[in-house]
Amino acid sequence: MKEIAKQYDPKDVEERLYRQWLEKGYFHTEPDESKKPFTIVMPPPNITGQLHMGHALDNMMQDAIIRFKRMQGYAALWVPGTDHASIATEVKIVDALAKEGIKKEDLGRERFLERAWEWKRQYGGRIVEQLKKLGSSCDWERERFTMDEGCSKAVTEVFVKLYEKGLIYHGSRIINWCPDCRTALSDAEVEYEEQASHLWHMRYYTPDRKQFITVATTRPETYMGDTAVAVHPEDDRYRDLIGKTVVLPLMDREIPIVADEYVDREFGSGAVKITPAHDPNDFEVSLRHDLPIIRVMNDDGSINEQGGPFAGLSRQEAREAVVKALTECGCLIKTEDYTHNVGTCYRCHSAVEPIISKQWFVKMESLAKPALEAVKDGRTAFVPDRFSKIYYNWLENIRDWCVSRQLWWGHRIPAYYCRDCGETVVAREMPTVCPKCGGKHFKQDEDVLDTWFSSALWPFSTLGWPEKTRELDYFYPTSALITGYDIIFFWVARMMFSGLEQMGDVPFRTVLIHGIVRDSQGRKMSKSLGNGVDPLEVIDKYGADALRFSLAAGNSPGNDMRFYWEKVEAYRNFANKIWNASRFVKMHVDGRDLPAIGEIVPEECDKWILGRYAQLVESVTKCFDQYELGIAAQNLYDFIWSEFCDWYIELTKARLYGQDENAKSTACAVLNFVLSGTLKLLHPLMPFITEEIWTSLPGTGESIMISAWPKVDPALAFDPTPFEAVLEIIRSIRNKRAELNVPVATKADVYVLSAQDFAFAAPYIERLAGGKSVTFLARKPENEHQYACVVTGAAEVYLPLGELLDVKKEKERLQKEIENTENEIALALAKLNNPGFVAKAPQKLVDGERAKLAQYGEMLQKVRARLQAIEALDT
RNA sequence: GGGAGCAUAGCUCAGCUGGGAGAGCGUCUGCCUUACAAGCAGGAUGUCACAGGUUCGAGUCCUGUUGUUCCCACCA
Repeated sequence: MKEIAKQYDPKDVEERLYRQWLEKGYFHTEPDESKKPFTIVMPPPNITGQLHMGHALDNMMQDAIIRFKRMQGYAALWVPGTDHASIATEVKIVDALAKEGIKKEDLGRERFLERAWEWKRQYGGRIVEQLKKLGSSCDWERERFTMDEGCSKAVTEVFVKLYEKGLIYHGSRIINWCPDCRTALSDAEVEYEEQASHLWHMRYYTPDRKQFITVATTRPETYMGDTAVAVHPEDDRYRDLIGKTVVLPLMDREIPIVADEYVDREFGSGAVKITPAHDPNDFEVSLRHDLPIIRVMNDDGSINEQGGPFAGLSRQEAREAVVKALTECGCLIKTEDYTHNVGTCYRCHSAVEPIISKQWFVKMESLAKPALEAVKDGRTAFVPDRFSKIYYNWLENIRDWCVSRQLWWGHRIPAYYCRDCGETVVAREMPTVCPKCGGKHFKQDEDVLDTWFSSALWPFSTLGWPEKTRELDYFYPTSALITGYDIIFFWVARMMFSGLEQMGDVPFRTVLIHGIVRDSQGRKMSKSLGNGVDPLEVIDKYGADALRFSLAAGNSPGNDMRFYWEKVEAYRNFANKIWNASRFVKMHVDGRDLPAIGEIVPEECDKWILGRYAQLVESVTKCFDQYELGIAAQNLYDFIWSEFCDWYIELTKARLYGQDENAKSTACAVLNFVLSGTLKLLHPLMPFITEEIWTSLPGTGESIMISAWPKVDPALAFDPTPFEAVLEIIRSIRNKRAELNVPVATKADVYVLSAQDFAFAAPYIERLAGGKSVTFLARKPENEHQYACVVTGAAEVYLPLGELLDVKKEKERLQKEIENTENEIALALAKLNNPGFVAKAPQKLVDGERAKLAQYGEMLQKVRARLQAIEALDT
């Protein structure tokens, strides 16, 4: 027999098995009418990305579920791919260029895009290779990229269709502008952070300088763009000023004082400067009062020529200069400390500017409605359900989606402008003739689309849409989407309305939301903190299985988790435990002609483990069905370590090291059956080690990943409880021996007194409780002081003592035991004497309490008898 | 301002539809028992945040309080 290493070495196994799986084509799935489909589309990682713990968690979950479903006989498809990540990638490339001293403008659009594709070729594959290290069983033959030909076609198609339906428009609105990335952003791309700042109180005088109004602002640098001051219509302080004008200091421009309900009389001075080009609320006010809109800022955030004396300054310089200048002219009268939320760019974290700008927008109202309904009526379900509330909240308050970005890397907007008359044509391809003037020359819109526009189409674009494909027909709607709660808005909601709009059906039936992996102190892992843990390093040290299991175990759906090396180590030990248990099983099973499991005559302990195994099959299956990976992991861990290894394997040794070949065969058959079945149940979480062992066990098959998921066989689903009395006897002897400081290795005679026949258990007691010989008594032994005694529910066990019993200690111990037993009896009695309990509790429980009462009553008698006997000796 | 999560052993967390509190790590005792010292056996440690309520019965369901984390909104 081949020597097997004492320690499991994942390095030896993982790469080899993954390659085999790939070569055998196990990951590839075709539409198959004889099977039911189960589809997952992978949240596409950014091509700029490196695998991090979030990916590891996300992909472990997807892989576990897809493996489970595949084994259950579904046509299980997991579609992988990557995202071009427009803004994130562009920022990186611009940075890389900057290191070479090149600006993207110097390069020009075309050469920049060449660079970007080069980047994609270089790094796009990196993350894919890293995902493979985790064991991800994706259908790599179907790998997609958001900017590949098909996905790009889908993007154009959707844009044109929405435009034709009037759901996309081009217009000037206040948008979020990142002056550093120099692009518009959607509302979802703005992160708010609290910043300490000031509230400046500034005086605007009437032209005759006889009156003034004081406005409070956090943005003094935009005052040059003020086109009104607003007060509340019912504010008595300002009633007589409404309709008059004031002059903007240093700008010599008169602006009106208007009345608007928007103003909060309690805040600041109760008067607001209105800067329509640089504040969304002010913009709304300006529409109501027909005010001019003056933009004072350039795209880079500097003040433009509308900024009078401040033109050319950066926004920060302008703030300081304005404050200084207004202080000098006596217009700035007060500065208060003030903390407020500042919007920042989710990519570069510089403060975003609300700016009026002409952009492309998706009209959201009519799209959001069906997306809301689909979750409300259960066509798509969030797991855990609480996340549906977040989803509702967002969609119910949604504003139009700004989809144009002033970037180069991405899907160029399919809008074309006639060079002759300026007519806008939105079309799948560049038009040849202007429908308005007949002109023949067009210029395509310079902008690209929000990167989330293409990811919104992912569940159907990856399956071939807009072509009518077999895949689309068979695999759509997908079954489950698995992702973090941080992108419910960015992605999940947008896939929902896109799927409903384009496909007429939800993109997925279930949205399984998970939390984020934090560091051991509970902080978010981030580059700036340098506290990220590299999953590849973890895999290198402990193996992918240990990493996967540590991400699955001890965690409930939707909750954040902390990463601990100790935890990974614990599950590496678990893998090793399985390895060694299997080594043991193989040692006995290999080369033996095993009887079929249905043909053996099981012993009591076999029935026990078979019964427990049947329960495990049921519970693990249920857990995977409900996406409860944490509980599945816990059940598997407990069963394998505590029950299979610590108990059952030990129990079989009595037979395996005995002479009875028939008994050996029976034990081997059960060991092999339970182990191979348990490995299957564990396979979704620990794919590598389970495959490595399973294929080496007799009577298994080519690969565990394509084997059939275990089902409960009623003929083998024995009641495990009867045998537990034996376990209790063994446990109680061990306790007693530990108490007496006699190691189990030191064999001693054991005497068992019981109404039940435990003769069959003698070999187990001998082996597991250190019995030299086990004798069954018909009545209590003479000379009680020569024995230690322990009472279990089913038996009294006597252990002969080398020396005489410490009578005083034994009396104390017995008294305590009596007390404990009496307490138990009192508790049971309290319940049974409660008429409500007897009447309303399930019969099973009532019976249970009665049985307990009887058992404790019996034990009490036995313990009391023992005490009496000891006391008799004492006197 | 609105919403959500969390509060259980020294630490990190499980505890699914209510029916006598669990795991890992740590800690203490004894063991190199022929699968495994990455191991075995045994032990200690909890007013399940607080206060009410529903129920025969609450860590679990409801209400409120406190603490804490997060998300959304964005009164200049």
